[in-house]
Amino acid sequence: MPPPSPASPVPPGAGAAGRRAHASILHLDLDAFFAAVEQRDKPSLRGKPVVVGGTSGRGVVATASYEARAFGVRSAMSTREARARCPHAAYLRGRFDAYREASGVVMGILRSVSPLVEPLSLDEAFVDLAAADDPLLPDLEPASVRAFAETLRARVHEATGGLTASVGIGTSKLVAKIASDLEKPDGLVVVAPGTEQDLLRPMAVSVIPGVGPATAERLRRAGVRTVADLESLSVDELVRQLGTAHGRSLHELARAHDLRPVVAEREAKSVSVESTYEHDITDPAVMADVLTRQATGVATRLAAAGLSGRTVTIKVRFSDFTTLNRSATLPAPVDAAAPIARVARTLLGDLVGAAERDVRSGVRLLGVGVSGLADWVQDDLFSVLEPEVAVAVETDPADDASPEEATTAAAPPEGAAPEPPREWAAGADVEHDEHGRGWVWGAGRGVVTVRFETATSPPGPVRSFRADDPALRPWLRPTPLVDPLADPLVDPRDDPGAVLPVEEPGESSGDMA
DNA sequence: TCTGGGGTCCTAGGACCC
DNA sequence: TCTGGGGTCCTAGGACCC
Repeated sequence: MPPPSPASPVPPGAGAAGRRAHASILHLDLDAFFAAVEQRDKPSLRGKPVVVGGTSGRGVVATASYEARAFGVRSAMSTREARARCPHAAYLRGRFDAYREASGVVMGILRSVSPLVEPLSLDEAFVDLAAADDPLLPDLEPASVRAFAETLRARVHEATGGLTASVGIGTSKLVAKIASDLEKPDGLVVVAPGTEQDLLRPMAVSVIPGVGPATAERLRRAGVRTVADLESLSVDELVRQLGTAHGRSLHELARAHDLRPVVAEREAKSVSVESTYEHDITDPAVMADVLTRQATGVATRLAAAGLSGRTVTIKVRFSDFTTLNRSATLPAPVDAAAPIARVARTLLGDLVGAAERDVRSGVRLLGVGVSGLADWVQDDLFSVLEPEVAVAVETDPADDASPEEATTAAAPPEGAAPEPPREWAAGADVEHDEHGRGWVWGAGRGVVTVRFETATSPPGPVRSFRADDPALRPWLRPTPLVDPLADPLVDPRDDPGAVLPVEEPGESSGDMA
């Protein structure tokens, strides 16, 4: 029979409030994943130190094989330092398609075990075994889950052509995650219910996910070094030191109270592209070009995921590593390169103009992101149209290099004075025509965003439509569609100032489905 | 010639509305 | 007509994770 339902997180018989009764949460973590895939695919690398990550001057290590770790090479270390420690290692840029493929195989195996699988990245996932229905898992006793996990690890090894996974199992995400790390690589640890605190108490607080360098330092100043020390602090004290959310959460986690569920479907909240340049950029025109190209990458991924977003953010990191973000929220969602690029350039222009920092002193990183994501919203055009309404949809002559569906202005509705097609200058999010009748918010591939205004009434609401909405047809004269998906991104290798990204633009996360 | 790129979550202050 | 309070949205920054 299937094990107990996950519906009640604290089944009858749970030993203490805030804990599950069974070791039903599994955490799987592929060992040195990127490097292991490289060694699998290139036999000459087996048994040798392999470092995957940025290989240029400002690159960092994404993954080091265990052979490289023996020389002190660690994730997030600068590649420069890694080379100093282990000059004879193979230094490779990532092959993310291969990693994604291997990851997909593993996630598929996990999903065959339980519908509740929560990937944390390409190489990690939680599985809720209480939702599993597998004859190999008759109950959730420690011996059963251990035997089951061994078969699972063997399946992963077999199906991926030799990759190894470490697995931790416990009564919570916290315990499972910590456990998977204990016997890496190729390890399996089951923490029996009731023994969680024995395990955690002697450990450094930094084993708790969410306790990074800053939090660890604050806790250290409060005299906290181990989880046992952390347990001795009151909620009020922790909240005072770390804020409400973090303080309360740590107070619970220190006691191994953790009922966070395994969540299978998580929706993306933002999409972004950023790049660090080998040499600082000092020319604002070059920066604008970079932002434009990045906006195209963001738009491509938004479109691929069927998403659009209202908030455009730029990120600027100066040569001294100080980092500024500037964002603007638009009245309606955008997914096209041109409006995203235009807003990004405007935000950069504001930064330059405000002179709060002299960008000409050198910028090492630029990025563009879109958040406030939403699925397309299709409104009822006719509910907002009135006689004498003017409809306008912008084109952006400055963005001729950024193909989008360039829609020219519409003919006005029946009964209104005919107006010629209009074009608006770039650089403004809101324009109205010389008659004060047409308002423009933005238009792009896939979506048309308009605001309606009559001669006698205040501006109407902002409305978004699919560009192919038949309801729009009478009002628009679309020019031939140019598909931005067909427009190759500028290859960073063509940009002498570019750091080659580990991951190819436009192929990143956010489209895990 | 220290310090990637893709994300998530939280906080705090101000605007604005009722 | 001397002054409240809650709720929401927006912006900016920071910590953290893999």
